[in-house]
Amino acid sequence: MKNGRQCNRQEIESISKSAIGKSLNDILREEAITIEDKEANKGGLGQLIEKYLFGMENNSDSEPDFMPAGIELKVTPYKKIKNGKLSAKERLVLNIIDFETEYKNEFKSSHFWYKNNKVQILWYLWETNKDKKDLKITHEKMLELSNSEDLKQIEEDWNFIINKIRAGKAHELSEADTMYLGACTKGANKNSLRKQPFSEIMAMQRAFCLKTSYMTALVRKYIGNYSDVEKILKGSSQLFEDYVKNIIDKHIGKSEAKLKEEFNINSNSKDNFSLIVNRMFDVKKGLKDTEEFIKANIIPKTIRIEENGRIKESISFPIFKFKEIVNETWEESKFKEELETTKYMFFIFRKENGKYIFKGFKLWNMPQTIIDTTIKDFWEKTINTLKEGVKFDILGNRVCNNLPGIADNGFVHVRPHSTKSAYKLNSGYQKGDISKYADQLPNGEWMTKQCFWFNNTYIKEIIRDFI
DNA sequence: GCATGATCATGC
DNA sequence: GCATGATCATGC
Repeated sequence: MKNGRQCNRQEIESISKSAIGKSLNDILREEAITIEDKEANKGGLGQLIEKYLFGMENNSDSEPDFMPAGIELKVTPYKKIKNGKLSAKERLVLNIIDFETEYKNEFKSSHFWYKNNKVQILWYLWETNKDKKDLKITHEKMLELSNSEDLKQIEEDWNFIINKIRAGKAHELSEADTMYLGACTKGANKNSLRKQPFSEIMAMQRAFCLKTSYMTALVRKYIGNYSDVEKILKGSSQLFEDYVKNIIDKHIGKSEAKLKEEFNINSNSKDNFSLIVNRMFDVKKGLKDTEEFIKANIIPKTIRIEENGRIKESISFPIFKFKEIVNETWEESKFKEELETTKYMFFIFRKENGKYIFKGFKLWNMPQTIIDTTIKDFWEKTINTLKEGVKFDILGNRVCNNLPGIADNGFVHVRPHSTKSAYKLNSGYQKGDISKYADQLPNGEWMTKQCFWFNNTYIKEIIRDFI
């Protein structure tokens, strides 16, 4: 019989292996246990597995689940995405950050390390519309941070978070601040506020987590057996950003023509500049498909500054569906999640005397305070306009609308993004192939597909050091 | 010259 | 066929 919290490492590993291929219902059946719907509905799958697979009752938060083994147990989902690839469904939430005490520690003496340096992971395959009790555990892995190739980066991330607390900026923490170990919000809503030691400002309660993107990389490594993912850090023990800086420094000041010559690029296609950047890092596919960019959820973007200091183009986000987005709340919106978990790496080319010169890079994520204020207002304005009915104006061949445009707030705006334009309005106006290029609005009208964009002027602010 | 709607080009 | 990065075109 299992002995709950006292299981030693060997027992934990062998019980974990025994669970592979089984759902919670399978486990209960083997043990001839029935549980009431009430209990099944209330507890998360993780809690139920702890209880019925390991014989463990709910325990206090501050120690690892298994003591004295010092091992934490995590049951976490992954899923299949459209292109057939595997992806983590969620971030792996670890312990809540105690703003009042954790800053007094060093990394290896921290509460984070004490609780999470050994994590037994059980992965289950998440499927839509399936009872969680029937979802099957398919893989397990004992994750030991001290053996992880990412230990150095994780320590760097921990220090970044702690230093923000020490600087009295716990309220400005954002999950996208760091690479692999993040500080995610933990709590129902904005009312989950906590005190912080070096500022009077209340801060959102946050927990350490391994980011969804990082978990995706683990899923692909341990479950998907993807072996062809290229690395940026080709065996180097440097920190990611230092390594990038070293590579970039070698090319600063070179012109587009010189770089193309150096890297044997003959084409003049639209993705010329991203080709150049890929070659700098000596990767065959795109930078965005490399291990580090996937793990840290970094999107590479090439930016060109014109001679007058203007950036020609805004940057687009994925298309949203009108009827889906109006059912979201800001707190759980895709846009908020995206801004809070994505980093952007801008590679900057500036036009001087008619030639584009490479100026360097900037790794950036949107400050949390802007997300919580301006972006929230903008998002709500967009949703309200969609709910109330978009107002259209036909001007010649163009159809103007009243969604928040580039002049609305200085940061982001809504704009069409489609191969062609297409509309079918209640006024009787019709244009283009709505089945291909349009999306239906809540009131039944059809409008060319739209997405959010970063204003080009905001990007200019972000990279202003290079202008 | 810029805002903004429209469209091209590429790759999965 | 479509999403998405890149870019164009028109009118104020």
